[in-house]
Amino acid sequence: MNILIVEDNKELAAEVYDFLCNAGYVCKITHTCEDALEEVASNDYDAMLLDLGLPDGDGFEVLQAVRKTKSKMAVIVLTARGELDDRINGLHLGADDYLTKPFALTELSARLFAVIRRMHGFTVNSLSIHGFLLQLQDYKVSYNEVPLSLTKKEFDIFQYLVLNKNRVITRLQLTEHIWGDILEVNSDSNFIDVHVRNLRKKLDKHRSIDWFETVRNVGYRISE
Amino acid sequence: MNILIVEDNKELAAEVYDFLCNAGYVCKITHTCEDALEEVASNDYDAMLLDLGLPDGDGFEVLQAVRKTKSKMAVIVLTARGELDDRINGLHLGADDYLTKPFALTELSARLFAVIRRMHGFTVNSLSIHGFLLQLQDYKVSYNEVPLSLTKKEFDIFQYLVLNKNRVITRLQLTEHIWGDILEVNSDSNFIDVHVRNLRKKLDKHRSIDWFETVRNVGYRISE
DNA sequence: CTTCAACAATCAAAATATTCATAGATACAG
DNA sequence: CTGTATCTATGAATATTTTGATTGTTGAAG
Repeated sequence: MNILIVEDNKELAAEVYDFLCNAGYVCKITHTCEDALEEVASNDYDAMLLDLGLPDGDGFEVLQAVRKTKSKMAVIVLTARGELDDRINGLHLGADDYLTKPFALTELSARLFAVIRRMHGFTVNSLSIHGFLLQLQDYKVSYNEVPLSLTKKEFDIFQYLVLNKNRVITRLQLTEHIWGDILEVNSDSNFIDVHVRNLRKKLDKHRSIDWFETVRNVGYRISE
Repeated sequence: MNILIVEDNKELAAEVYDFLCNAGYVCKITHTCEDALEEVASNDYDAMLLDLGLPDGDGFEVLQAVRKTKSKMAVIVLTARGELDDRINGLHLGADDYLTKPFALTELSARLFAVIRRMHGFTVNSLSIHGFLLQLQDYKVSYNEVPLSLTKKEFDIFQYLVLNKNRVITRLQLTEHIWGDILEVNSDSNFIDVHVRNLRKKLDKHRSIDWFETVRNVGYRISE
């Protein structure tokens, strides 16, 4: 999974870079339109994160150029700019999604995943960590080729934590992500804890536990 | 729940009118900008469905005028027009949602519901049919004041069928609406049937069945 | 070093959802 | 009319999710 990050703010670019690398993507940063166009021409990226306000031109130019090559690359526009007009133009020109700065990295991760998935069917179809392989298509997990059976919720939680590995994910984030809008902030329950517990129990048989931490007062984290 | 339909195509207007009336809304049709403005000034509507191409002016004028009165009315623009530019302007001026013609009436129903809900909290908070009262906030159902306990899925199915009463809803529609994107077209199962069955059993104690039909080869329908 | 309060883990029970196998109903061909 | 294929209903088994009560942990205040 190759991602091109086109963003002149180096701090932000680096932050996104780290995050996406951690999430298992192979990333490359460019800071200008020119470099971006060159990268796109010479390499085969699955997705591009495109800032609009670049020093040597408007990001839209890059977007247009990319679309002309009828490449299957997904493009997510990252914009701090004035809002809707840009959005429209962008969608018109073929951006697949938008994120307005500032954005949460987990949000970026989710959008990126969705967009790539939409793009070429199922390119991101598995995640692996510490010997476990998650096949996202069919909700299967295995540990060194040996399948183990997780329930859907357990799988969802595992996947989300792996997708955001090295980051602490709060119970609220998990709830929102996995249960969607369903429940009216019913967070007086401990069902997350219970699912996590059951998940851990199943993973534990296959030696794990130390990289699947509970962060007190915050949530859970799976580290690489 | 009062809805103003502003649409010069009388056939379409009538169709939408019928549908929304069936869905429990109180509706009124106007065919021109002028009438629309008059209606809006003299009555208190919860939402307006606004066609853009009106004979005596652009629907946007109506939208602008409405927004100047800082009314809490939700506005959904119905447009057959050229697309994005209109959309932008519309969202800019304060439309709450858009539908491009042609659209499915069930889609309209869903958007309308969402928009009104967003607007003033929970205006559409209950549905009633044949003595049953569905309270959408807290997933409660009662039959002539006597509460009965449906599970979440049962409630969802009941609600969706009632929301689309007098129309046949296919199993696929139900699946997509209630399970969302969750399952990868897993329609080899009969879980809808089972839930419908259990739902019926619970409703049946309180005399019903005849207005809750199975439409062979298509799906289910609840009629008024 | 205790004690307390907040947080998390655990277990078992209850509620819910889903699957599966089978029976019933309906339409259509012959 | 009868047989057959297709669709739907049903009941029971199984799996999953959620709740609730209880116990263990941790960190801060005294």
